[in-house]
Amino acid sequence: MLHYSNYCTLQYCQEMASRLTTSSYAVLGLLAIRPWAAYELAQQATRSLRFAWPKSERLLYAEPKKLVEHGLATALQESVGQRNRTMYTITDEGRAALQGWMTTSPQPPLLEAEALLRLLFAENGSIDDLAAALDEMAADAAEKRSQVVTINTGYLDGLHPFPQRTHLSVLFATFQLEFFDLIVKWVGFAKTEIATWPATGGLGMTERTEAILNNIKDQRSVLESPPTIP
Amino acid sequence: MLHYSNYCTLQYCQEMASRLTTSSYAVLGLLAIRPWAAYELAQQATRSLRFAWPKSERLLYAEPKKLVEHGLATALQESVGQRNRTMYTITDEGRAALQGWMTTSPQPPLLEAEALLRLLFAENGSIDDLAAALDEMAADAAEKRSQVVTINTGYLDGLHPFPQRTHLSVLFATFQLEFFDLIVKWVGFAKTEIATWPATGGLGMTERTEAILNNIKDQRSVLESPPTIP
DNA sequence: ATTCGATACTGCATGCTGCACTATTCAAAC
DNA sequence: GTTTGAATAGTGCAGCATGCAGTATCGAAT
Repeated sequence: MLHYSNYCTLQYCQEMASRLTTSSYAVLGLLAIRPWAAYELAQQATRSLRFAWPKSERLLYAEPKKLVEHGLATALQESVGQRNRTMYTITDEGRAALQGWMTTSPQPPLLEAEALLRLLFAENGSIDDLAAALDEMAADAAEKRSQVVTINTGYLDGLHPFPQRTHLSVLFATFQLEFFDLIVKWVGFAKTEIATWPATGGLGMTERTEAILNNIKDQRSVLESPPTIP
Repeated sequence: MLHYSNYCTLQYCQEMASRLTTSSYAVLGLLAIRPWAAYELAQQATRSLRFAWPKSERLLYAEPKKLVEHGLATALQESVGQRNRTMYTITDEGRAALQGWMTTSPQPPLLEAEALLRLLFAENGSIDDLAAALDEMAADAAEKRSQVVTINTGYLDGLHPFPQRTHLSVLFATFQLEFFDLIVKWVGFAKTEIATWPATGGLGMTERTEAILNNIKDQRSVLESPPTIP
């Protein structure tokens, strides 16, 4: 005779609620705006959170289930013709948990930029390889910048899906724009810099590098005061 | 009838060399500078790549093994007293692979910022919660900025561990500094903005928000031309 | 003599991603 | 009128990545 009284049987494991992550609260934050179907949630999170908390669609399907396990949301099966969809709604406990989370310390920002890795290891490739990597980084930023501008100017024409949230979206957008601008401008600077290099490797402390370091020492932005050495 | 002659049996899977990721090339790039022990590699990658490609120490122990499986590096067991350590050295195939990687397209940059998530969901907390989250983001950026300044001004005194690579480190540092500066400056702007809010939620299209949107529409930086409405 | 921090890793549970896959609905092109 | 393609609405699984705990040695300071 089998007992599952006090340890982790297969059944129990499957019911174990895994811990809430920042991604869980990201989804909970969306649910605080209105109820969403899992599919909508995945789309919306991808669109609206992609520049603050970029997560895979796959995860965004899993998170609401976890919220239900924790009692922070409820799931409701709806039928549209032959097809089902699951609507998720935040609970009072969910709103309380979200409020609690807002008082905690956020993790520090994390930037992952493969193009910058190419710069650090540039001596293993050509000047053109490096320039191409930087160009792609700038092109991507310029593209995203223009998307943000398009979306946000639409808000002036009343196109915000949740008008009462406009002040939040717009303040967030100011960060995105400054960030993408920085990338475009810095790539411009970096490309004029590498254009003066005879090769990618072995240069060491050039006169221009020394000039940049003196800027850094004196807390001057190199974008505003680029080195003037020929 | 089933045959497993040319497919993935359990044994075969365990010996399968898993595919090379960007992190593999990050480690390979370090090995191109000089041979390293696994522990040194983990330390060095954490220190020097943390702002371009932040990866866990755990992963940095696993990557060199993968490089050996692929023939891009060799491992040598050294004995220091009773204790072993594994030295990894890049192979010619490793240098070739790294050169090949330099010609490929980098992934677009990825930014993960929990504090910005707090801004988007600010209506679920107090003005103080939001201000605290932004302050922490700025404090973290200011701290990292000063670390970068310290390290780099040291290069003026000949403290670069690989002097021939100074031009690369310094150009990379200019990005880091501009990025951390942006965070500090933007938080300053955002905090003056939220200081005008009577509450976190329900404000929608305020006059100041409209002024910011007009800035965005006209491609003016909000940091340089903040809204002048009281 | 002991304690503390640095060196030098490994194992495991869990988190997260990418890809492949299923299946329905609707609209437009042929 | 039917085929085709895109959007809707997801699930399963392999494999990549992280955090944490644990093991053990070594050198320097108290």
